[in-house]
Amino acid sequence: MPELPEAETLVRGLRPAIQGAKIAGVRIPHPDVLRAPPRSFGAAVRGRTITEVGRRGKNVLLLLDGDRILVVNLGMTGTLLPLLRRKPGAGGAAPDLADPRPTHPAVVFQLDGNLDLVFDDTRRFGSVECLSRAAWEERSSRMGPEPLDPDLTGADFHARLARSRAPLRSWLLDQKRIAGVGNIYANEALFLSRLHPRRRARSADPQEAALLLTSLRKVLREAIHRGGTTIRDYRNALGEPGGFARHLRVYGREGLPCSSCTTPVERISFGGRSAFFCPACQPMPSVRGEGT
DNA sequence: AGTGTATCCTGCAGGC
DNA sequence: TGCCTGCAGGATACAC
Repeated sequence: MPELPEAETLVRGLRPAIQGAKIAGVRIPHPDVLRAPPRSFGAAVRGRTITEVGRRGKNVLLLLDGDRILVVNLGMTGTLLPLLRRKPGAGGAAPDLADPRPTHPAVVFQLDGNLDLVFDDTRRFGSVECLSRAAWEERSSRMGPEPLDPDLTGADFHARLARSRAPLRSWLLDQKRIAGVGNIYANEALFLSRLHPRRRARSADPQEAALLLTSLRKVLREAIHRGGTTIRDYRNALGEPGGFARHLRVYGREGLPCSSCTTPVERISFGGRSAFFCPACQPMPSVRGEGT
């Protein structure tokens, strides 16, 4: 599921609801999403206050007092839902909190007041960890740059691409190279750049690299603006789906006409995942040895 | 270094 | 209706 725009949308919805709240207790219906024994996890978070809500790549970060950080990887189907423990008596659900009940609660943070923060994750590919600031910094340093960080220049991006023979689509999915990009936005950005998903990263010239970065930023910003993409499971902090799905240009559109030239969109598979592209707009310069 | 494959897990769509 | 297969916004480990 969730890639950068979905994590960002979630963070924006979560922030006003939980910033400043104290974690009074934790229930862990599915300890397999933790990377630590449930007992020590509980002890690490209980009694701490959520001082800030942030994001790094696809990870939602809950900064706690005492130099601890809750790192939530949403996996394919994970989300964080702030839920009232008790429904307000008369008037129905509170206006700014999710009313749908979580379907697969894995971890429930009981906040002071009347609020639970539920990590809900159908497939449980997600994870929840409580790290020291130092441990988090170390991990973050091994991730690639944020695509929306203005300090990342086209020239930097080109230099990074130039180090890899991997296909562009695989390169974009690698969190160590660039953070936050998943299969939807990788395919969309390549389409906007008119680059074939299978082109080798280091075959991109400086102009193509700059265009790819620009396109990636455009599609990420557009998706954030629309609250992310919901294919099936993704829900924001209010339990609502994102609105970007109907604006997808190639992802999931095999056989449908290209929005630019009407040629049917094709699907291929490599690296264990589907790639979608327009064979006319994104030609593979398939001279043998392309991109060496 | 890159790639194909398998793994974790659940649900859904499509074919029969 | 039921059963089967294949596929899914992620990440990792393995053998080659």
